[in-house]
Amino acid sequence: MVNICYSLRMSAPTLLPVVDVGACCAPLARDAMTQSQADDLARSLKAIADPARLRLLSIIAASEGQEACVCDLTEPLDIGQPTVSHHLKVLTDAGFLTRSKRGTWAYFALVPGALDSVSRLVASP
Amino acid sequence: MVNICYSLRMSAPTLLPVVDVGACCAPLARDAMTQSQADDLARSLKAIADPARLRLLSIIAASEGQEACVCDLTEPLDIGQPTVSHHLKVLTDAGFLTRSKRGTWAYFALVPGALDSVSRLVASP
DNA sequence: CCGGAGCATCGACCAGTATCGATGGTGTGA
DNA sequence: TCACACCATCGATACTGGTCGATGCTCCGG
Repeated sequence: MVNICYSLRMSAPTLLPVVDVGACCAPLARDAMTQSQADDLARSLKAIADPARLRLLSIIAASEGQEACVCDLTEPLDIGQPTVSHHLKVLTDAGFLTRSKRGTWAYFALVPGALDSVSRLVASP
Repeated sequence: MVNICYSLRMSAPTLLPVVDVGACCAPLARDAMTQSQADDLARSLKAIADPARLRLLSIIAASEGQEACVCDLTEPLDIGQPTVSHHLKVLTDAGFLTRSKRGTWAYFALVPGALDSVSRLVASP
């Protein structure tokens, strides 16, 4: 699982692979974080700090092959399809999911290690 | 991977010790979360999904005895004192910090294990 | 070629919240 | 007792973000 330290700083006000924030080092509890470190980690955390998105991740994680199509996700949560689509986009942009279209269906799969990455940044060294 | 449990269901619509959400078990990736589990975890995550609050936690964690007084926190972040006070309240209400007043000063200290608790819920089993 | 199913995007509405200045409360030291 | 330092609370403002209905796009089957 990765490990570049602050690999990004790629000039980007960027979206996307927000995960890998610190990837290897400097968890929350060691020496004060810099502003941009805090910004990056906060962006990742905001992406999963929502009940609907947590349930989506949870359902996908529990699915076979850790992937599921939108049609399987719209019903368990009782929220509209556009809303589900929106949440999936947020999670994908944040680097927690990947999207692959097969036929008419869009399948979303967990990015291995992405959640663990964030988890490690929050935990004690 | 496993680990179901859903220990709490302690009747509480409660505020405060939001942490301890699942305390022991049921990380994100096992069998779909219930709505209230998702709500609780999301509440905890929202509390730390903010750059200012992450920096506050970080500074406190790096301080001697893992505690610091407000006066030491107002300057490093360049935000107003009322705002710092607000963020500290949010973190305290969420169970990540404790507040103890000594003389004129208010000291905030990390709650041992609180961050790790959330971290464990996000990580893979 | 056409109709429909599966998703994504758009525009709008509303709730939540981050921030600030002003103010109040409470200790400490003169 | 008084003035001041430290901190919390309040009211107001502006912004972010979740949700929905309507619409557009693409692929499939007839």
